[in-house]
Amino acid sequence: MAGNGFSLPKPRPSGPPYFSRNQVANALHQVAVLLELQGANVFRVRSYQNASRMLGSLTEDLGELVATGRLLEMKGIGKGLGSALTQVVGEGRWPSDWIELHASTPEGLIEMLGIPGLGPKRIKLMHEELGVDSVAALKEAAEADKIAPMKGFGKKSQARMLDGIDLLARFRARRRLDIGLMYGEAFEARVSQIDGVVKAQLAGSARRRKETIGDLDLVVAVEKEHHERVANAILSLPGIADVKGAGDSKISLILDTTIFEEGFTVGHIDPNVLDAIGGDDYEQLESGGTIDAQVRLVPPGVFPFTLAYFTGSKEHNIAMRQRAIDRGLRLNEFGLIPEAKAGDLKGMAAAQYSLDALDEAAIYKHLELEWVTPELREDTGEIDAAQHNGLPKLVTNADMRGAWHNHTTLSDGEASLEEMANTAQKLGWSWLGIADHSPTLKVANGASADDLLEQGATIRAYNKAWADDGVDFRLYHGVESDILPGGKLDHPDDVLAQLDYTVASVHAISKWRARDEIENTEELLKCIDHPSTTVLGHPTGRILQGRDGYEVDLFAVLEHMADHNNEGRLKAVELNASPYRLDLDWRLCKHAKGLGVPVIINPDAHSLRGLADISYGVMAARKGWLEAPDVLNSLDAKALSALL
DNA sequence: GCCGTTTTCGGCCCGACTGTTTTCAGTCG
Repeated sequence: MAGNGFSLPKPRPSGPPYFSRNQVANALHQVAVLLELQGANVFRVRSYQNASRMLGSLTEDLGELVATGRLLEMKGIGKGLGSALTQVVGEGRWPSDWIELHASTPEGLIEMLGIPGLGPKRIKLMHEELGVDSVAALKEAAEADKIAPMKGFGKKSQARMLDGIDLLARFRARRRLDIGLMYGEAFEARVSQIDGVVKAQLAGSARRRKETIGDLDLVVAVEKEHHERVANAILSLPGIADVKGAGDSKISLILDTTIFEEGFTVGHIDPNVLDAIGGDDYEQLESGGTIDAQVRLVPPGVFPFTLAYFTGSKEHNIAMRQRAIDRGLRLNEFGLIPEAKAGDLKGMAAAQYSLDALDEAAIYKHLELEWVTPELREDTGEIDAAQHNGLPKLVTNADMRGAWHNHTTLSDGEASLEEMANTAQKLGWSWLGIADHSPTLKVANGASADDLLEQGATIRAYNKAWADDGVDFRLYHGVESDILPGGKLDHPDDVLAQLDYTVASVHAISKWRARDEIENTEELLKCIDHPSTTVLGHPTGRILQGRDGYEVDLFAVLEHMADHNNEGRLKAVELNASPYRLDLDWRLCKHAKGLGVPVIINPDAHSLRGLADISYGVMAARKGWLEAPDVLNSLDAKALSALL
């Protein structure tokens, strides 16, 4: 999120703290990558990575932690990193060896890490022996047949590198959750239908509902005697663009869009978003896209262990494995095995002594834990909660009674007010909010004050008619106002005062991205103070796989919103449910909840189909530990109106 | 570089696959 380039940021002039938490976490990650490329001790590298991750998930103020010396008490921060970070945050100076690392590592080496199958060791070797310092130089060397003769390399690895470079150029990104789930569910369905498959289930980041998916993991339960036949059947399914590897228990594939029986189309994208993800070339790219998939074939008795293992996350697994070790057990994808019985046996051979588990819940129970829903498996406190009966009762789609941020043909929506209201009723909602764009956003046909007020009159007429007919449904009238310079809103106060609510959102993204965190944060705080501001829309402006959000201290923003709420003024933060955004990030939902800031999940629908996007927002909200009372969507119209 | 109710050294999660070897290193998840 913070800092796009691979370099150490400059200190802010007003420090200390001279750097934000994100900047420091990012710098630590970069140092870890650079150390790897230098061939440093892997455990040293890991300690930088651990520290980066720890800081990244921290909700406390880093400046405070340094000033009070509590940073040094944090797990993962020892003598070395402790004094380095104290200097960084307190004095605004990066350690000289970090600066030296950056200076001595060509940027091309970092780019090369993106090539599948190429890691730091071989990149380092090729750099030292052949002077290869970029993807372009690697391509040249491979085409000139200079790689294959090197010790430890060969014809095949050289060819794989060229393939990898090709792949990197064609498609380097992860896929959004909605796309990943479409592929994943289609693949799961096809494999499930193969004769001899007892069960096939999607695992990995798709099952955990991460906002983007690197590759798909499919765990398949098969009796041993059908193993080979099923493996062959999988390899001959439609939709397989390439087979990267096929071993006894693991098949590695690349899927393409021919896996979809009914073709592949992308829904309506608003122009602002389309622009950020590559404009008109986008649809072609999307429909020609691919996704990697790993398939694991296991005997049915082992299935729950394999499913849990490949659902991850890696961090959750490490914590679970450590918990097993503490109890004299070995946890892996084959079982939960008493160390005393397993002895020197490895893998499947040791698994014969595994404790039984019919499902994942049994595994957690063996480790004295409640079953943890996959969305929460990120090692952000779920294991502790599962131990103490403290897991949240997560919000579901069924809790959704309405949403506030939706567009109609008055601005850039595809559907009319009437059509939107009808569809919301069909979804079983009891209310719907309309918030069309404000005049400044010309690209989205922002509506004038007159048109907006006329829309309000129409809405009141509908509400009256429904009330007279005893229909349990109502519309709310709002606006999505641009946040203008100085944190001002885009309509006169007397116009805004006639609305039910205002969603305030940043759209002049390039301007906001050009400014620093402090200025942006101040503008947002001012805007939140405006009496009409009810909801902060898509709080960072990020477009997944498109552009990073602008720099902003959302912790400070949320705390400011909490102050207002404590004094009885409703200030809610939006979780924009569009799969292109999912903004508020799930990592911050728990923080909003802790502060008592209400979250509203908004589909930001620009079409009838767009209303259904709310389900992606629910996925993100669940991942962020939110329960029904934490989201305004769960309120009935009466309770919601009372809040307003 | 971090950590410690087997503490100041010697560990650090664990296994599969690939390509290069002829017992293993690198990479990946």
